[in-house]
Parts: sequence; C-alpha cells; structure tokens
Amino acid sequence: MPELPEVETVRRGLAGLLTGRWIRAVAVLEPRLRWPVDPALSGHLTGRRVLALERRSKFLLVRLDRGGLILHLGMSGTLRVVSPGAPLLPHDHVRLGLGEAASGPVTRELRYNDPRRFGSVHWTDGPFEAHRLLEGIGPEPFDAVFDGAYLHRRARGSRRPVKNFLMDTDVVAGVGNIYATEALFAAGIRPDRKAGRISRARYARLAAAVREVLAAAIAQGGTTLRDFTDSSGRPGYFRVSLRAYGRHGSPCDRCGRPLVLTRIANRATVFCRNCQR
DNA sequence: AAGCCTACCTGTTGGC
DNA sequence: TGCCAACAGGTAGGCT
Repeated sequence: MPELPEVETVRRGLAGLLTGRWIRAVAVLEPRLRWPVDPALSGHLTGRRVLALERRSKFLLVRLDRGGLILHLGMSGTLRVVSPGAPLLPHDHVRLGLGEAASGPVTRELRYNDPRRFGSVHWTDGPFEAHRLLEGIGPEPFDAVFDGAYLHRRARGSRRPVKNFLMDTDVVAGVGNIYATEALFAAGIRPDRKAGRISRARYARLAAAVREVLAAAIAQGGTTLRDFTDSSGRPGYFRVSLRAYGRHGSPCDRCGRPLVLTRIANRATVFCRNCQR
C-alpha cells in the first residue's frame, strides 16, 4: 500500500515525465472514488501545463500553471504513464492525455488506477495548503519543527496510546500503521503506552526513528525506481525491510523473543514485550 | 472535548 | 477443493 515513502517514490518517478507537459485531454471513466470526482475536472485541467510535482503527507500534488491536482492513492492506487493507445486495464479510472506543446498531438497518457477506490482526485484553484484535505495536517516528518520537544508538547495530557497519537495526521503528516509500528519498535517504546506519559528524551528518540524508517524506505524505493512508463507497467510498491510489522510470532531481531500481535484502535500492532517499554 | 468508532471498497487470505 | 467471512488500509465525520 502506498505509504509516504511510496508516494515520494512515485513523485520522483513521475516528475521527469510530467513536468513541462500540457494536459490536452481528460477522461473520467469512474467518478466514484473516495470522494466523487468533480464533474468539471476536465474543464479545469484541459489546456493546463504541469509546473511541478510535489508531495504533502501522502497526497501527490501536481502544480499547474493555474491551480493544481491533488491525488491520493488510497491503499491500492497506482499511476502510470503509457502510450495513448495502450489497452485500458480494469480499474483505470482517470486518463490524462499529455502533449509536448499547448497544441498538437497527445504523446503520452497518465492513468490513475485504483481497484479499491480508496483514493481520490481533486482539482483546486487556490494554494494547495488551503484545500480542506490539506489544511490542518501536522508538520512533515522531515520538517525541522518535528522533533522530540514538539511531540512532547503535543502529547501533554493525552491518555491515548502513543501509536494512535503518532498516527494522528494533525500531529505529524503521513505516518500510517506500518511506519508507526516500525518507528515505535526502533525507538523501543511500547505502542500502548499513554502518549502523555513519555519523556521528552524518549520522544526525541521517536522523532528520529520516524525519520530514519521513512528515509530508509525512500532510499530503498529509490533503488527500485525505474521508469513509470509502459515498460515497467506499474510503479511497483517495493518491499522494504520491516523489523516488526507483519512479523508477529517471529523472533525480535534484538532479543530473539517472539514479537507479539495486538490491536490498538482496531489496527494490527506488533511489538516486542522485552525491547519496547 | 478528547478520543473512540464507523463508513467507504475489493482483492487476498485463512478457516472450516 | 471450494466457499465465505475476515481482514487490510487512510480519512472524515459521527458519536460518546
């Protein structure tokens, strides 16, 4: 599933293919995504030029010469760039025909595919950060303000489990179940510990762990980053080396005792009873 | 009002 | 082997 590192990998892979091109045609084959696709999408996008690809949390942002596209891949979404005549696949929902100039032929096509339709596609006229999906999102994990002091301050008085706290998009952007599990394992913090009962020093470890696990995953994505065109078919979501997530029953790589599975806020949570306190 | 629960969706997995 | 329920995930909005 596309987590923050995967979205960043997609952004890097698509940037060179989209930047500078013109959107020459738009087709919405299935508007029933997580939120209905704006019926006026085609009118907003046709004739626009792509200026840059950006990312905020797990949202991919396509900056245009007027306004921009906000894409979320949900948990099964993919984007690929294909020849205009390439056969459609099941669950191809949105097609953007791209050209090299403001007029002339469509030379490439960006296709948004999402079997589960948990993702979404939005157009915005204003600044990205003012869009209702993006306003109120906490700092990016790699932003300088995201540190132990910040987490400690935000958690003050909170009695919910630190894993919930870490997955709260208002607290920090883009940390989902997998990387919350991994970061807590790396930091040696029990996921069910009350957020307000963790020291600033331990939060400093946690902030560093969040950055480390995300950076490592992005680096691994980078190594598998090929082109996002016909030949690769799909921007395959790389396998990252996970130390805790999905490894319940297997030995902890630090102490050898079996990792345990529990549920916190109805989410699968794996941790080591010995190494995480 | 903090923090929990649910809806949304379908491909995959596990149990009987 | 075949069937079907459970599960996975992020987010917003509803509920307590």
